[in-house]
Amino acid sequence: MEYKEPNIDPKLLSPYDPTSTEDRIYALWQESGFFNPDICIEKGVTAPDAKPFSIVLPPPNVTGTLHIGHAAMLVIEDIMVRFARMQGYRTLWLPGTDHAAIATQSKVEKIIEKEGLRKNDMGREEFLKRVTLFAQDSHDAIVSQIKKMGASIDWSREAFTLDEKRNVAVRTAFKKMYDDGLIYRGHRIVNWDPKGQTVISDDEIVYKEEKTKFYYLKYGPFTIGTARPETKFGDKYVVMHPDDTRYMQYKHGDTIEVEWINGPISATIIKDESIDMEFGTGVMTITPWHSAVDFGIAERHKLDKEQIIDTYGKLLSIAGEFAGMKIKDARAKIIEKLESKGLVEKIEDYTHNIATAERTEAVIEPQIMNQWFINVNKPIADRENKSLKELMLEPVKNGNISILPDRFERVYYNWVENLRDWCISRQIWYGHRIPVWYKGEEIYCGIEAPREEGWEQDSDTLDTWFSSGLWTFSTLGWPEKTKDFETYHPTTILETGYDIIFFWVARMILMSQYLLGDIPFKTVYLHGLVRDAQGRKMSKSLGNIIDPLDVAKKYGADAVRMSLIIGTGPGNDSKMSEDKIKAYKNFANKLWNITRFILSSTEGIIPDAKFSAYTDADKALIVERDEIMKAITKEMEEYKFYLAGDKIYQYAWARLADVIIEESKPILGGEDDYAKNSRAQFLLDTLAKVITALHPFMPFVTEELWSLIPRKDKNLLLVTAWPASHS
RNA sequence: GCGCGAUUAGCUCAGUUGGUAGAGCAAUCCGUUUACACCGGAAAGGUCGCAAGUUCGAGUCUUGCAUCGCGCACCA
Repeated sequence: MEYKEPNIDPKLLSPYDPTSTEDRIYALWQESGFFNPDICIEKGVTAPDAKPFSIVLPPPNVTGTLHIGHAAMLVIEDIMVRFARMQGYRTLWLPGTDHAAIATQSKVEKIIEKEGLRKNDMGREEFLKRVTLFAQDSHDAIVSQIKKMGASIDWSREAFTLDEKRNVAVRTAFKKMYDDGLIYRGHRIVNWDPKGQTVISDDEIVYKEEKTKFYYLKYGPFTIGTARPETKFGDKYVVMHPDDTRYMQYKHGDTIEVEWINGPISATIIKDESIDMEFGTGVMTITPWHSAVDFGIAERHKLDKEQIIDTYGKLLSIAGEFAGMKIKDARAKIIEKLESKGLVEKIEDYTHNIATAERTEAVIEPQIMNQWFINVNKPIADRENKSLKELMLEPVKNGNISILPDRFERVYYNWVENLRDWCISRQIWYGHRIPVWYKGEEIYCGIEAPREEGWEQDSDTLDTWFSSGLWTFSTLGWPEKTKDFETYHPTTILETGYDIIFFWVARMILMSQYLLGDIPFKTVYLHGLVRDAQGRKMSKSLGNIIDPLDVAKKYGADAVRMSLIIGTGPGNDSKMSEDKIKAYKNFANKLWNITRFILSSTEGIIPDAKFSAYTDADKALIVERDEIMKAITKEMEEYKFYLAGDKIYQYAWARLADVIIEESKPILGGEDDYAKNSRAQFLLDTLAKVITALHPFMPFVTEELWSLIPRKDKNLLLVTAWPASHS
């Protein structure tokens, strides 16, 4: 018998090779323009009146490269986007990056430090040039990584939180809030980072456990407790609870003379209900300049406030002989002196949590400073006199925004309800300059700088989350009334990590509700952290970091995508291992071989969508397959990608390959032409459907296979219709 | 302190209004001249954290407890 060369692409004869395929496929997609919804409509693959589906990419910080958590985010979003596009929606996924003010600036500071440079010697302009270069490099690396992962994102609309358009949005938003009296400048107690030399918000604080000493000191007739004797120099108020029977003989406002660190002082008795009678002796002295709680007491009773510690963490002249010393060094010396004066009653071991700065890890020193704040409690006239807090709560409470998993809704309420005014000014150089100018006593806030001479702009920049809060609409052209804004806002879904629900999700709701009177998105899908195989956080020090690019190179991006999605429900952390990736690399090859078998054993048969002469056995297989497709569609629509992905994997491998194909061998090699034709049509049809349903999960290998299977239309799989109807 | 989550096979996890426990990976045994060894087949592996309750029936619902993890707050 004469050997006949199979009439299939020779590519299929060797195992699937992702590395030689993926870049080529991505280029093909980009050339097609189909990532851009306008082009989809122009070329007729999306109906002109199709419903929009829009999502913004949570902009990665330009502080370096993407980690595996970013990869997971890209995969989840790309699955949503590809699924929506295949279902016929007018689908927009909008990319961008975040300037991440403090994070990026401190990164560059560290780099130039190694070169022996300091930012203050370079000057603001020179330093910012350097940061911009660094940001550009990071940006380029990030963009290429996003492409490697296969993200079907519309590059023609790319944005940056610090570019010119976003700057206009920021200034516009600031001005409106300023004019409405929501943004104000005032002397408040703030979180000062002595290392970063800037104020940070409450959310940028990380509490760390510290073992220290607790000192009981004699203060006139009282014993006071403190962990921070170095702040006690100026303490001239002694506070106790009004109901504390132990101190009934002292009346609010009484003064007593006490011998203190640097000599006698006159102390005033203050009665305040915030005092915990159970704690220590129930008596304390206060340091309003360096404690938020003490500040509150001082405000209530209109007490004097005095600064003890400067912005570098050194004691001021009020400390007398200790002036100029660092807190750490001063503490022991002060206790020594107090002991010599017989004022120390006892010292206990003490464990408490201290506030540190998220970025610099420095211990926060509360300070009273003149900073810019957003008032979250003030009623807003053109928002039915609701406050920002109320505007943030409303859409989640009434269901206009739903959060997945829904338990995070309660976390959100709890946070918003306890929210204090948001400190938005930062003493760093990299970021949006505050659009306020000063001339003597005059203040001017405007979108543009004042024309006249002699005005000087505020030197502070804005909290990076101020610009991120505008992201869902600043990226669509706001404040201009663009077509994009009208079409795609509010966005369909926001997909991000649960760790930034407060930083970002809440701020977007705030900004959108206030500036637009509308929600920024309808659904929030929160993903968890990607951990290592043992469930540990990935970190440099543990050496357990999995670089998405490395593993994508080794096993293919499709395999990495599958391993990031299977077993990962919303809100839960997931575990990642190379073994898991390897399993899905094998699956890509399995698909490859399934295709090879079906094509080579159905030679000469043209797939016919209208074919109906199926055998009863094949009819049953069709029913089974279509039910699975329907179930998968339902799970996709419920955002249960981990279930849908696994289901299609199971069907392709355990059912189609292991059972149906094996059973088909005798039929296809047999004499019964009726059964043969029927089975061949079934296999070709099922192959196409499986590949299509897998496309959101494994876009590269499926697109490649799509190009190899015989069919009439020549469209990319990217824009091919989803193989099951809406559930 | 307040709140949340997890606890199912060695590992990672499913288990959709309660109806006799599932998958992948790993490990074991068998199998290699036509789709695939990046494979196939077989067998093995669980008193579903513990205790009580509701029920004809609980991995699933209720309560309590334990362990692990997380978030928020923080007191001098």
